[in-house]
Amino acid sequence: MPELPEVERSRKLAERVGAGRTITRVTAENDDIVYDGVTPRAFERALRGRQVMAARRHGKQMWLELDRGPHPLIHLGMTGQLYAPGSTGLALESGIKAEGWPPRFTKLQLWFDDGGELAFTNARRLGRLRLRDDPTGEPPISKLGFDPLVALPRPAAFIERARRRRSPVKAVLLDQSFAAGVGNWIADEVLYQARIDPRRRMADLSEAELRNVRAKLKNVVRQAVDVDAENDRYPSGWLFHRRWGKQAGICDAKGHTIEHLEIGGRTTAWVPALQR
DNA sequence: CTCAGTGTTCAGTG
DNA sequence: TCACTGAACACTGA
Repeated sequence: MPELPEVERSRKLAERVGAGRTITRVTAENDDIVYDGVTPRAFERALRGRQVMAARRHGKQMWLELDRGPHPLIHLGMTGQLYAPGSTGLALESGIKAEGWPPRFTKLQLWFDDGGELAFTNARRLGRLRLRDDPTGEPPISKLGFDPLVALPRPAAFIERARRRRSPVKAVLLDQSFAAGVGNWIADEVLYQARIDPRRRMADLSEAELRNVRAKLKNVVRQAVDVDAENDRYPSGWLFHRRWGKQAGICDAKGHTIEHLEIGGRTTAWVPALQR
């Protein structure tokens, strides 16, 4: 479930469990896809015995800041999750659930000196675990755009960036070098609330429309983070609750028909009656 | 059996 | 160089 709010939830979990503690034991599963540029054994060596200073996040990337580098980067991919014993995780759209401990599909497990534990799962192996000496100064994080939760540009700067982009507004919102952390459902939610046709070219939007997109982006991300990415607690009027599945005749909260398009290779849910 | 999918990367094109 | 597009990646659950 990983867009910005879900990753922020994972970051908070890692902070709560790990910050100030020392990693006493590490098990990294043998997986040469999820471990990117580092062997599982080297990953274990880098973490064992280290103290966690903080858990940080930029967009969908999160990392543990250790007392000395290299530092582990965690990207959840489409199906990755972070768990602590007893934590519920989040119900995945795909229905993958974790039960027992460690959970199914665990790729990395950490033990701390106070008895705490963390497990990173990744069923479909599109997530990545990496080591970086300078997490924010080198790729992938150095290539990311602004984080809309903590570094949303002021309207003038937002408009200037947007005006340089010729792609459909939906594709630009999904571009991590524009806004880091926005994924498919947030992009659709923002455009639905801003009443913008997702196919329109970003640079063609009026100043008022761009201000509106910015404001809705800020609100959607803020509200989702405020309820800890628990889907059931998102406002009832959000498209989020009704966008899934492509059955004919699905409607938004006010009865407007939801339609589906493919933009930028992703399914886009939108309401033609409202979005212009 | 087939296919969609809350994501990223990379080759190819203009 | 840059912006952009589409395909590839991987694999579970429906």
